[in-house]
Amino acid sequence: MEQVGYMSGKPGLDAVFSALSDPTRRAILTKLASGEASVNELAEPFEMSQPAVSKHLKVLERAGLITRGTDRQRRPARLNAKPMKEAVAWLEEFRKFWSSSFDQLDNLLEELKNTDQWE
Amino acid sequence: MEQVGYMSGKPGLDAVFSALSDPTRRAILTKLASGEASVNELAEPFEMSQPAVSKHLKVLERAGLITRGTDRQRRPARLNAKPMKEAVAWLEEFRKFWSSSFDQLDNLLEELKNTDQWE
DNA sequence: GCTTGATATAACCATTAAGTTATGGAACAA
DNA sequence: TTGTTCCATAACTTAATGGTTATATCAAGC
Repeated sequence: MEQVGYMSGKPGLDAVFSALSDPTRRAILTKLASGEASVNELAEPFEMSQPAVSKHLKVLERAGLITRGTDRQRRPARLNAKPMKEAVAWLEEFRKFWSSSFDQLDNLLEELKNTDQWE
Repeated sequence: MEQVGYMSGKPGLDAVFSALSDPTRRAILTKLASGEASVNELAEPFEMSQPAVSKHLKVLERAGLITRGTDRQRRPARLNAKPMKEAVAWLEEFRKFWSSSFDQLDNLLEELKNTDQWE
């Protein structure tokens, strides 16, 4: 068991990608990109109850993508994009890895092209 | 209803982010980055049954991240990173809207945006 | 103290997800 | 033909998601 090195236990990454997989949550993040907002402000554009939005906010909070403040009886949500960096970093790592295997393929093709065994 | 412009119906994006939210599937993609592989080859490193891996492959296929071939009785999976471009595009769009305190994320995204490895 | 407004929590429901074991079927190998 | 290998599918279990309504909490204003 263990499978160390293959199954990277990256719960943060799981949570971030998972949070981003819902259109409502992406819309919430987009809205928050232009400034903090209260639950009701966030709920208003959606055909959705306030508790539903509160749940989405909790998901985003667990993923670290937002933080909650306190302003009188409001709990404004504020963006925190740092965790997205993890996601972008994974994509970047992946691209590099893929790209390098492409390079290998390129080399192989280069060899094949320059060999004379075809003639 | 409709909520045009706010709730963008982007099922592809949903599927891609959702597919990436599972560590097993990310590991599978990483493995496939170095070349196509059969179901059993993919299943071997995991403590997981073959049907479970088949299910993961189906999820990846629905997201468009892999394609399946046929080679004798094998059904090799092959990477297709194009849909990841959607994800990168969303992140890039998001960064534009925000642009503040995104610090070095800018650089990473810049790299990701300008690469053609996704197609 | 009472009411109102903003949010959280509880209880519930339906759907999907992720795993299992068991079975089926197609393609090879003998 | 008879296995054997590779994979898919079915049926099932358990748990998580995403939504609802109803209720609780808690600060603010009267």
